[in-house]
Amino acid sequence: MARAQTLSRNQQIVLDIIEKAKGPLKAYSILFNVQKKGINAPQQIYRALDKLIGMGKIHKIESKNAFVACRSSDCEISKATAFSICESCEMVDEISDTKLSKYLSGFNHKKGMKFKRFNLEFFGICKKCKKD
Amino acid sequence: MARAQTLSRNQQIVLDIIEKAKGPLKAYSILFNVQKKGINAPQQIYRALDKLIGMGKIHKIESKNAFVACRSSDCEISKATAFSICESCEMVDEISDTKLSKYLSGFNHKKGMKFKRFNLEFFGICKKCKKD
DNA sequence: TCAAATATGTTATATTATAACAAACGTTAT
DNA sequence: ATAACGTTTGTTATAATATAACATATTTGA
Ligand SMILES: [Zn+2]
Ligand SMILES: [Zn+2]
Ligand SMILES: [Zn+2]
Ligand SMILES: [Zn+2]
Repeated sequence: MARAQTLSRNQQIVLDIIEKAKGPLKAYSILFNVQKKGINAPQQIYRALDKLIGMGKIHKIESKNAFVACRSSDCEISKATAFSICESCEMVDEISDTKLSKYLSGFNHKKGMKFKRFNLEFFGICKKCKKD
Repeated sequence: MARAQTLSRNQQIVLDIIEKAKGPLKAYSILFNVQKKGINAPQQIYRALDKLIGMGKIHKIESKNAFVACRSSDCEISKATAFSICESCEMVDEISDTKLSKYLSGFNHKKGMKFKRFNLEFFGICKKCKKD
């Protein structure tokens, strides 16, 4: 049974770093940031990342091979994720839109496939970057 | 100006392999498949892949780091992609659903971001795998 | 308390992707 | 034709991302 709340030492360290970050973090950049805390090997990072993803604490931005903290509180199991990604500054924002989520969760493929999960990534230029 | 139709030698070789494949192909698997045709280096594959993606001839399945041929005919510029992915057999099917595409193309973020492009990946177990 | 499950540490290696540079090729304008 | 330009190719090297495998330690719960 998956422990819903308690995080192990390494999981907590990795989560802390991701939560403090302003944008998505890459695995090796996390690694470099925690070497002072005694974590030395990629495995340790990837193991923590896997568990945190499983718990819905973080999400992987597939198009960037990077990780962000979940801000949605209601996506404990991350089976319906949507992100807004700025192609200029790399900012990532988790989209929490009930209508969108319902629409996509109810979408079923003509070919008879029933979906369990989806991930949606929107790309554009964010407000901040547009001004420059 | 991007040549809309003519493919270079390597681009054609890579596209042929991807189109003949039943499922998504990985870059290095493409490479191993074309070494008999005189292509020896990853760069040659990745360059062709980049161009083919730019032309909308193929798409990258971000969650798998793999490539599929476009079957939609109408996505010359691939700015609105959606896929159905079986978590058991790895089958990938491009979803071509006008309503879905319109819904998502019209979706705009509360925070004032105007989207230029999206990629949606649905996951589940396909019909064929369910029978087993 | 003791077995099972989970987490850690560590070394090595696999997989995916890009950098950098030189040479060849295809177009088009003179 | 030929010079100039952009695109494609070939090639070597290396960077970045991710997993395998194995030994040990810690936590959990019957
Ligand atoms: Zn979330
Ligand atoms: Zn931006
Ligand atoms: Zn397509
Ligand atoms: Zn299947």
